[in-house]
Amino acid sequence: MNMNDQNKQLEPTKSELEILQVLWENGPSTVREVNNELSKQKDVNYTTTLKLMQIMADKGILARDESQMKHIYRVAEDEQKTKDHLLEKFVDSMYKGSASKLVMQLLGNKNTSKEDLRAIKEMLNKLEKGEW
Amino acid sequence: MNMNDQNKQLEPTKSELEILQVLWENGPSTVREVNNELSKQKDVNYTTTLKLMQIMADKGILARDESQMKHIYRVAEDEQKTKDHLLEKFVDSMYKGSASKLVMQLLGNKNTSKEDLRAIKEMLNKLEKGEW
DNA sequence: TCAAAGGTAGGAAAATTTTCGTACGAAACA
DNA sequence: TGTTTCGTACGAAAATTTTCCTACCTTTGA
Repeated sequence: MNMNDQNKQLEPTKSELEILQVLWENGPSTVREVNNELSKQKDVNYTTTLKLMQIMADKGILARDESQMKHIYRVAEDEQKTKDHLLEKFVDSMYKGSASKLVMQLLGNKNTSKEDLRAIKEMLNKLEKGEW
Repeated sequence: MNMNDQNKQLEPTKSELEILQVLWENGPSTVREVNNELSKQKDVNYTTTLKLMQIMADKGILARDESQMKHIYRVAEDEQKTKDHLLEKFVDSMYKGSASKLVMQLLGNKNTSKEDLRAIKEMLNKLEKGEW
């Protein structure tokens, strides 16, 4: 099994990303469960969510346990790896690959909380001490 | 007008974002200039770029000077404002709004350069000294 | 037992995004 | 002058993404 082959596949659409988020949050779930979550955010038909998750399974984004009638879907790829990929793409396209530019913007953003700033500083300190 | 209408303005599609990036980089440009830049990255027809930029002008994402035959397009909204919006959306959807989670992932990413780390640390130091 | 509720599968419609053909006017220039 | 090149406008095709209708099977419960 070649990990690189799977990488190209790894570009979820907007709707697919919403489903991934639910599964990242709640772990393996049935379509019904995912749809209930999505319904909190937007008006969405059950079969729409079903179809989307079937497509994602076809693409290899999701895997599913079909041993029972209510299939249970789980994310096929590691959450971190997927997020890494998406983050890298974001930094590349928005900040020409400069992570520090992104952080700078984050720090200047009024929506970044004091708590976040504290956590970031702490992280950097640990990094300096070689605790990473 | 509901909130979605407003958000739509600030939500460029994938192709539109590519064009914005060129304009952010090079400043106001003709379609030809933008298309030349895009051609470096991918195979793209001139009229495709033209059409896209016309659509963006219609949507209000771009503004243009039509006083000469070669129209000159510029980004209508402040670059920072647009990027703020996109970054916030990204943090919200990928890290549940936690900026520090994003930074943590950035620091753990092998693609983040030493230079970036240094710049981030320096930034944080300035922040601590109240130079912001 | 049988109707109702809840599940999957698949095709096709609808919506959105992207691409391009064509028409036609203005500029450049041999 | 006339032809070639370069520009815009616009409609529609093509591609992709999203939505939903319908068929049909299984489980539940009156």
